[in-house]
Amino acid sequence: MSGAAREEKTAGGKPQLTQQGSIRRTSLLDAAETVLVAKGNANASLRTIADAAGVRIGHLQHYFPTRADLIKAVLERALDRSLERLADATGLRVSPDDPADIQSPQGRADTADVVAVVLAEQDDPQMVRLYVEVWALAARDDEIAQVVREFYRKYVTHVAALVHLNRPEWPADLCRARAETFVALVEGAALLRSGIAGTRSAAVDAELARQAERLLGE
Amino acid sequence: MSGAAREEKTAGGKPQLTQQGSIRRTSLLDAAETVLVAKGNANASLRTIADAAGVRIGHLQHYFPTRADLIKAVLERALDRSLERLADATGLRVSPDDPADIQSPQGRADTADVVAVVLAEQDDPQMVRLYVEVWALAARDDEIAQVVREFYRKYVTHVAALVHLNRPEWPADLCRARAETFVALVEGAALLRSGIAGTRSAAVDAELARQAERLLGE
DNA sequence: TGTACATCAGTGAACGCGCGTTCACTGATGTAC
DNA sequence: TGTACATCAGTGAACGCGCGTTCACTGATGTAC
Repeated sequence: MSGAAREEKTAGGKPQLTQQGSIRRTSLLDAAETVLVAKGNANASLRTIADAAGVRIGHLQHYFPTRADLIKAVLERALDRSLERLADATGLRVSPDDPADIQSPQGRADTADVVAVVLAEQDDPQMVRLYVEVWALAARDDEIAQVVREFYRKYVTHVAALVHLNRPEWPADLCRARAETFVALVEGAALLRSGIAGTRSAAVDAELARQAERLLGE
Repeated sequence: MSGAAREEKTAGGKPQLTQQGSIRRTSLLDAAETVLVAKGNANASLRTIADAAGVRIGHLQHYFPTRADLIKAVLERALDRSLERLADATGLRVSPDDPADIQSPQGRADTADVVAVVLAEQDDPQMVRLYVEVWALAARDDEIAQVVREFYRKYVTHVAALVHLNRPEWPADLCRARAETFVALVEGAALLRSGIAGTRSAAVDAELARQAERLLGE
């Protein structure tokens, strides 16, 4: 562990993390995410999370001064991961602001594949639970809401880029409207396919995929 | 207040309600719903609800022995109301089990109107918050989940009946798949239009409505 | 019509519990010279 | 290479608080005869 690995002192009063500390921070986030998904926000107490991580409760505060800090960090990381998965599925690198600013290393993405990947992600009930938790928190907490809206903004932009690739002749407005409609369909489908509001069925899944692909301009 | 108004003694040990008691029960549900929507499940304590209703906390228990009973009653009533509004919008009376068993007093319903009404319902942010709360609760509580799934089952059946009226030649499976896709789109749209995951825009709303109408067979 | 009784409506105090946060502390690691 | 010091990693006990639930109670209303 060389001294150069030490992070620079920043302006904020936050404690600096050693390499080991950074690993520990990650493992605390892992534990918190596991508990949050399994028990929901209401039952994910610091004690439960600390237990899951194998540390004392006071130690959590060393990395995350308040519970809100911890939960926010968990959600930010999880949403970032979702964006990464989407980018992997499309094979596109899109500027978070401009859907026309696309770098597409593997050429045109396969729309049907993308839809399949997005729907497959919902087959993990814990993933859907995490999303439902995110929505409920965002509905009450402004700081969380900001993070969530930023996530969906990037998500929609990325999908709009995909639509743009499928239908270069469409105006940007339509691409964005299609993308937003696609995201609405997919997020609603999560509820109806996960056991929360309904259960999956092959017939409905097929129709869902058909309509989702249509929205993307396929 | 005549004696005949008194309800019959049932098998269960529940206290019987006088006419006045039944009114009070309703007003407690009103207060609980208001607080639940405004503050979320986590912050809707019995004390807050009792305050809002202008009664002492112990009195709540006279009507709802546990907090879970109260919350469940609030959600059941709210979801029933949503189904009523849908039925008003379509003008149909549909058997909750069979989409083909339709009584349509006013003849064929106007699909565009139905879509407009459903989307307009989402313009009330508190309504969307209630739904998000419902989803989050259903994800953790089996009893609530049962109520929620039953609601969506009836909802989808009703929409399927509408599709069936629009496209009598379509097989029942397709009508149901279309209905379920429609409901997914609408519920997802609630998130993206309410400020939770995004904000409304006229352009996206127009596209959303177009696609929703298409799904209904228009 | 009057009285005794059962049930409903509503109060108010107290309970035990789990919560997030605070704080003083010890040991480990890295840094400066 | 060695020592003194600063910072990070992690502990453990205690705090005040709001929570849902319990319970004994009073007053109001309806019922039976």
